[in-house]
Amino acid sequence: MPEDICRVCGANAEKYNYGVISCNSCRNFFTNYQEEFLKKCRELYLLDKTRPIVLDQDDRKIMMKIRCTYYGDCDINVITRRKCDGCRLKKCLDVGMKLKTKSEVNEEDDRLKREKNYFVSLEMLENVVREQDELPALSQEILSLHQKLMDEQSKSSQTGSFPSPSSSSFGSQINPIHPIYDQLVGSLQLEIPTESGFR
Amino acid sequence: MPEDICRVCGANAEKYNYGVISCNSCRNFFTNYQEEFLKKCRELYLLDKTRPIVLDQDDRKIMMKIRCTYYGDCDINVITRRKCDGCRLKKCLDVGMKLKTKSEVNEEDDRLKREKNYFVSLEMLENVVREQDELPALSQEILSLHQKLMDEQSKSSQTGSFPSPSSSSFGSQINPIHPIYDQLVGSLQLEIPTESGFR
DNA sequence: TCGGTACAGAATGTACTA
DNA sequence: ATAGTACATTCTGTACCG
Ligand SMILES: [Zn+2]
Ligand SMILES: [Zn+2]
Ligand SMILES: [Zn+2]
Ligand SMILES: [Zn+2]
Repeated sequence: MPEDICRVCGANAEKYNYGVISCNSCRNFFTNYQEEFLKKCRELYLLDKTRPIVLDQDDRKIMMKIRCTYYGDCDINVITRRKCDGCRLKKCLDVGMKLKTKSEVNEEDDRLKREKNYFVSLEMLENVVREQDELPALSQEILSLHQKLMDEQSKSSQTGSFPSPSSSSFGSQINPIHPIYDQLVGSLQLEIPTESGFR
Repeated sequence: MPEDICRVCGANAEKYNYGVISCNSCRNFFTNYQEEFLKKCRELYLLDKTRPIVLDQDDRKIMMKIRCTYYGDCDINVITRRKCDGCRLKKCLDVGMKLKTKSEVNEEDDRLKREKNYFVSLEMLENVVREQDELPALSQEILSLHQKLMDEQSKSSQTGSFPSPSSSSFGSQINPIHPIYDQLVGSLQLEIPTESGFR
């Protein structure tokens, strides 16, 4: 049994997971993101030409989670691996971890393209993670906006009323969606599909 | 009801906790450290002139937890507060949070001083946290040593045998305790009590 | 009013299954 | 040999009690 080290965090490792020698914790981490985050993220980035992108509370949580809050170049080792999900996930991708279900994902994407005229590519999603160090710093405005939106939504979810953009305190001034969205994903260039939405 | 913000993380806050206007999450965070960490840490720093300081697995975990793995000056806000326990705890102390049970702690310290000739001061413990930015960076050697010690101990705890310094792979070369201990606490000056151990 | 405590949910990592 | 799953543990934050 060859003793080796995890290519992500440096812990002891023996096996290949998702194509890379890695420890169980990093495997699990990647699994969770594959299942939860990437799936969620895919929904998030699905573009419907006719509808605006609406971020709900969960979406915003995820956006905040996948983004490094330092400088996008956090060292990942056995101690620090828990500190920054963004950089850990980035490193997973950088060392070559591949989604096993990539084909399945693409199949689903195809279905969505056909049925809903949505457009998304997995590479686009991965870029969000890979370009951590190009994201702008979390400004005070973003934080305030984020918290305000979260508060509003949790209050309205208690009362059971769904928050419409107009009922939001931001409704009249600014679009409650796009400022925070743009800032959070930073340099990601969203490609709006033209016409049929395929390429 | 005065709406205010948590002096630690900036979240909405209404009450004083441990002497500082703070949110519930920061209160809970501080409570946990008061209960678990500071107590544990107090044991850790108790100095017995006759016995060497022995760090077990739990102790090492705590040492790693209270230490910033960045530069000791992490910004703490509602998003980042979970990233760095060391800097969050430091900020709690910096904004003035006080242990409510300080007198009880001191009473216990007094008892230990009398009964066991131990020496410890709460201020000393707080300094460990406060001086985050003076701690040396986590070197590769420290990480390797840390992981090796953790592995050794978990193996030996499986077999049920208590690891003696001589059975350690480091036993013959270096003291398995003090190198990592010194590096982890960094600039903390341990004051070995002279004679009766009081001052 | 606020500290203590209990609980719920999320995140992490390990063990087991196939 | 490795992906999926279940479980245990820890961490975080909220609700309630006194
Ligand atoms: Zn790893
Ligand atoms: Zn990072
Ligand atoms: Zn706070
Ligand atoms: Zn820090």
